[in-house]
Amino acid sequence: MSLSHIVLGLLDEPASGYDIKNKFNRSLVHFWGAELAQIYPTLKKLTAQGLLDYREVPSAKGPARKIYRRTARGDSALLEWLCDPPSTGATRIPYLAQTYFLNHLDDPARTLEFFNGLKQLIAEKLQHLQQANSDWASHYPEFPESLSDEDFYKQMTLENGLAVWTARQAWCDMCRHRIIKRYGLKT
Amino acid sequence: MSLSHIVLGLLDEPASGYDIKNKFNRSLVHFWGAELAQIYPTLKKLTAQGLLDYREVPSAKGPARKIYRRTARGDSALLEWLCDPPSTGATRIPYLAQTYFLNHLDDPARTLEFFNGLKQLIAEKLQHLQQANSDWASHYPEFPESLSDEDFYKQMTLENGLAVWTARQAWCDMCRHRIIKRYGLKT
DNA sequence: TTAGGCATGTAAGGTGTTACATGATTGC
DNA sequence: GCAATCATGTAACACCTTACATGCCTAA
Repeated sequence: MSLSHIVLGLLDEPASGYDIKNKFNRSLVHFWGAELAQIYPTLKKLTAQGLLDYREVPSAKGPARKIYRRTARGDSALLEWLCDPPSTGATRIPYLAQTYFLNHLDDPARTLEFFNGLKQLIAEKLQHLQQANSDWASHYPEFPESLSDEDFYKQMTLENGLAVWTARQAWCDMCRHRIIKRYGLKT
Repeated sequence: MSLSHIVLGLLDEPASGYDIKNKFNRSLVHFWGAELAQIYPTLKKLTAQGLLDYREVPSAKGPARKIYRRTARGDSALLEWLCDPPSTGATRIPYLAQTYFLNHLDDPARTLEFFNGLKQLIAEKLQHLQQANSDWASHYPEFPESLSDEDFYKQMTLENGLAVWTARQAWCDMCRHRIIKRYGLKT
């Protein structure tokens, strides 16, 4: 039940469910995604558990915002989670599942198309990550040494995305070359 | 609903739910895990959809085995899935979620311990993958050129695991060194 | 006036995990 | 006799996705 913990962590400054969703989109989405339909019930549950509270604030545009904050008990719960040993979690990668059975396709050109499409997907992911990282770099003069303690760890998760997706890119190219060589294809 | 597709793919030769679970453990677990509690209902559902059928065979030890096979319609369903464009799926990586908030710990020695634990986890994953890959290599003289079409693609998924976990290992070491340098720690 | 961003939510359904229940056979 | 491996499954719960419902404000 890690979404609760992440929401807890995100509430360093008071924020609404909508704000939290934006934080996910901006800086967590490369290792954890969440929809509003999941965030709102989570905020409700954490409030019921006494780990959050909120006040309502009228919005400039649209309905009233519920601004949530961590309570003292919320702070402890967050600390406790951070003391848990690291876990790698379950992996489920659809494109590798398909790759595993690709021999059934029995059509090298089509198989290569699969990897060409994948190459494209990977390039897009990498572009987002590189954009985010250079935004960061342009904000700090002696990047990454001059990062604040807070940003130091957040930037590490970005670095992880960059490392992993770069490895996937190299792997995907290797697959393409092996297929081209094995079946004597062009481009 | 990819587990159904994977189960379908795994039934190149007739097998029981129990056999399928073993296949997951042996060669798919690094990109897709599945428990028996999920496999049995999936086999039932695929059979109801006419994509599988089965016969019962007495077991040497234990209750009768249900041996499943793909039907002709199962073959088509598998092919259709393989023609879907590649998808990277949702990512949820607990250790990165923790990393993102690690500044709250406010204790560099403890933080370093977190990454030491992670380094250990990663080393174990890599060891399994390397073992599996050298098993492959020892079976084939001119590895990987001499792989059969079937094994050619299966081995690629292993190669992916190796590439990705090696990148994670390098990242984890970078994190450890940055922390040691930043806070002036030893070991 | 209509589309889009802001802002809240619920409902239904799919996917996955943990725990439990049953029972045969083999080896210690 | 007991634990481990083989072999089947169900039930309860947790987690996540998709679609829907509501309503305000702003800019084209």
